[in-house]
Amino acid sequence: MPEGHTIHRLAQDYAAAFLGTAPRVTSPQGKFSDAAALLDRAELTRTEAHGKHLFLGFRDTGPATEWIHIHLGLFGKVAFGPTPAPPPTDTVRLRLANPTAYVDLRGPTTCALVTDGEKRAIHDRLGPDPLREDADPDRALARISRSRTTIAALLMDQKVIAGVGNVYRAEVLFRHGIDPYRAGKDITRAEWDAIWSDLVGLMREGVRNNRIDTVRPEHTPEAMGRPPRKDDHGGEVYVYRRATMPCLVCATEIRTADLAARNLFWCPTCQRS
DNA sequence: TCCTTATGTACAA
DNA sequence: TGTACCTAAGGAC
Repeated sequence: MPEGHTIHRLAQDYAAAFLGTAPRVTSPQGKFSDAAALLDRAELTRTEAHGKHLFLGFRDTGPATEWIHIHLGLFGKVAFGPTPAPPPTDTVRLRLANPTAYVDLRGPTTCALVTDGEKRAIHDRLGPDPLREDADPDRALARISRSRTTIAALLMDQKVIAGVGNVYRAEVLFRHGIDPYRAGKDITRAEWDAIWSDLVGLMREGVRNNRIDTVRPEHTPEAMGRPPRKDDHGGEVYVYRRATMPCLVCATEIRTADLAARNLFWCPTCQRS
């Protein structure tokens, strides 16, 4: 399940396994069959991620690259494996297979063939991505600092900042002691600069480790003299899905609430300002 | 076996 | 604001 770090990691992993090869492209589930037939045995020449959007570029020696645009949504999953590929189950939307590896995509919100122009339009409606070299954090701040919307909602708005999801949103606000209900316009430049650079660091580590870890070494259960624990989403976090559990820093009960149809988590003691 | 839940987004009203 | 969409895992029965 995906936030931006997952998608950037997938761009790397698709490249490692298939770049420069001309894989078999199939859609056992059927919804992508026509496009799969067009790309079957075409060379994968580029992979790219922007926020939660993944692009697989084929055949860019010709007039234009043909791109598969993938968005995992809430349920999408990708599974890599070595040859021989097992028979695909009937939910596999897209399978790539070459002589050494295969990869299956299941349950994506989007899996579509797009042109260079359509791809550019997708980039244009996304905000800066902390994981991209071309990102300009001031573009995000410009929107945030004139908005009365809560910072918690703004961080989830992909037009404002691309790639942050419900976990990084909750965790970065905790790490900076910011009340999630504060209006965007009340976030200072110093606060935003700190949030942005923290996201860059956290998300890069997320790409490396393929999971989200946000707990500083001094607050790990071991360092605090508490029994070790394991969050069921893979990484170690301060507040995400820890409602009613004691805050790792101050032991206050972590709170949860609905915000724009998503679960928000925060510590009412550590996040007062 | 059924129900709930999930790291997401788009569109209708 | 509510609902639809896509899948799989875990828990309740």
